[in-house]
Amino acid sequence: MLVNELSKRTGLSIHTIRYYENLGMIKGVTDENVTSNNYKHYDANTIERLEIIIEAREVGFTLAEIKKILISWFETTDSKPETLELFQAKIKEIDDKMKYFKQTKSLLEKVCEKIQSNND
Amino acid sequence: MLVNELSKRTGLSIHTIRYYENLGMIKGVTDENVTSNNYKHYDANTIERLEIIIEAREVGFTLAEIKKILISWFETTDSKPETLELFQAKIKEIDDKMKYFKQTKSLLEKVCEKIQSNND
DNA sequence: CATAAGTATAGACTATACTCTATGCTTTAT
DNA sequence: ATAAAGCATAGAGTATAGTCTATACTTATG
Repeated sequence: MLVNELSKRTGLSIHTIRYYENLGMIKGVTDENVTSNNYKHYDANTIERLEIIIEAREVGFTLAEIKKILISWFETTDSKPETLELFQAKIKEIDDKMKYFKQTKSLLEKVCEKIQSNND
Repeated sequence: MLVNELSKRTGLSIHTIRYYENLGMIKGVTDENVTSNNYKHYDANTIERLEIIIEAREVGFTLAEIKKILISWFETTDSKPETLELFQAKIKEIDDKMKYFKQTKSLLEKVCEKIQSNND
């Protein structure tokens, strides 16, 4: 599929997709049989990658961090203890953030209650 | 307390604290009895506010959104239905994000397993 | 009492993540 | 065949959230 279809399937803008491609997070390939253009074709793996990007950026990871996740997940046979430690640290970060989530949610619920009680 | 102590108690840099103050998220008061300087004094409420800011920014809320939360929580007697709806939407956002968190955590755990299995 | 440390304000600078514009070429539709 | 739509690249512009520097005044310390 070309960038337009990729955009429709992921909900990301074409600009954003190209931005991610420039960062090396996804990669389209040009058809060698076609010499008249250099249109890039994307496959199902690209969609998977973009879905991971969308999830992980919601979590607050930077694109640089997400790129490492993608490499470890799709490309690498890396078994360096540093890499393992990196991701274990990220898992811990997520757990920590969960705590903030619960606190913020609880605060927001109290704010809602307060607003509703102001209505009396 | 002055800005230096506030910084130490919250872990935020003095620059960041002043940045938040410029945005109107906290407010120090100058002692009227002292005319020689315009040093600002901060109270326990400021610490509470900064702790809320720290929590909510971890959740991914923008400072503009957090400012609204602070106003609704500390200042306002607002009972406008729009305000209530705004925060109910934010609560929903948190719940949605939780989903992404679980997915990303699960992916990271799989990445860790993969790295460990590469070690065999 | 000199000097180091602290405070305030303004403005410049940086990083991240887009988002948009310009240009030029290619493909599709009428 | 011509116009509209799509694709690629490069680079400019924007928004958010800091972060740092310069300047000037004040307070605290040896």
